Amino acid sequence: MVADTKTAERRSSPGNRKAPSSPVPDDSHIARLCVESGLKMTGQRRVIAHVLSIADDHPDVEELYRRASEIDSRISVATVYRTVRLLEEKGILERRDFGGGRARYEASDSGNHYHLIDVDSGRVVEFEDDEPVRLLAQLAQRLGFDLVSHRIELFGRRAEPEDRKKSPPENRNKSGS
Amino acid sequence: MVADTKTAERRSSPGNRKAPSSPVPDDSHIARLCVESGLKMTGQRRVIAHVLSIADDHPDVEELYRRASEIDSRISVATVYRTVRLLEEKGILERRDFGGGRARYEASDSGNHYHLIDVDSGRVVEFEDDEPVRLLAQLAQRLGFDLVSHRIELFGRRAEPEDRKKSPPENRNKSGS
DNA sequence: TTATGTGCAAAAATTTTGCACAAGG
DNA sequence: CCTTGTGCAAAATTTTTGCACATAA
Repeated sequence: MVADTKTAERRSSPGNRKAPSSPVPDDSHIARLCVESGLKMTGQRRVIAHVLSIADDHPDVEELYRRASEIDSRISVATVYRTVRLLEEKGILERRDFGGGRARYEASDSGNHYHLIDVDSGRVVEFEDDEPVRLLAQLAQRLGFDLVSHRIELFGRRAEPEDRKKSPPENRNKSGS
Repeated sequence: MVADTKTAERRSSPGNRKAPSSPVPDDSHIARLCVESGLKMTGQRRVIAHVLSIADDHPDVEELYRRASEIDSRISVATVYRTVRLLEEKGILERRDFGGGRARYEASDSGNHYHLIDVDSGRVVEFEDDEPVRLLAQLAQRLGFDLVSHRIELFGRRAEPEDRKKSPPENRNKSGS
């Protein structure tokens, strides 16, 4: 099991609800896409859309909830769940599974990049390169399909300069997240 | 909600437990890999390994449990969960997420194949080709990682020879067998 | 014999929902 | 208005675990 066992403190503490304190732009990138998709832009959605727009990682629902709550505590986890599901259906968000039990999200239009997950630490490294996708698209084409999107997750382990390509990797000390 | 809402009948009915009726080979492909990984080959594991070896689809735990129980009812879901987790850690199995909430599994060495999901029908088409993975492995290597496994899911749409490239992708259709 | 594995049921953890109320267009 | 969204808490699902007993090596 990956060292992703954070015990996420339970929900928000009651009694400190507040309206948007930080300036939430009325038209974050994601928010714009929502409108285009014909969704009602409620205060909650605007905040969640904003949070998603400025995120440069792959937050899970609990994390999104935390970030959104920080801006406007009048948001519930249920809404976050409902929102990401909706946005995924609309094709605005993409769901990822990096292991660790929770679904994680990122904006769909973040380019042709791949996620390389360190199986020991759980850390996620991203990198770009059009070639692999180009190849895959070509193969799909050959089967009569136009590639619409893709989900590519690679699992790797830090390679040691010397001792390479010998005995199958066995136990390695897992480092923290 | 998609038609993936199979309500998996609850666990096994008590009172009809039986020992392996069908001939479970002592050395299915997966079983062999287990031994190589230094795992004890218990009766349960042998059955589960067998089931996995002959599966040509991507069963989830509940389904594996059903198939295994059919052969030897002295197996519990807990063991199936423990086993797939173990085999995944050993790199013998790979976990897939085709949407639908449950993790699905397939043998790791089923070749370098990809899953192309038809976004309109949800149908899954598989195809092989080593090149893309070779490329990705190379890129990972450059970042200092040995590629351990990968999960590549492509979403495509049947290409029509003429009428192509009009409206953007709309309806996303998850799940599929 | 002894470290491992397993069944069972209870517990966790994550996600979904029913319902009454709120709010966008 | 009236459809759509939301909070809350309860429910549903999927996965993990504690413990006493079983079993492979």
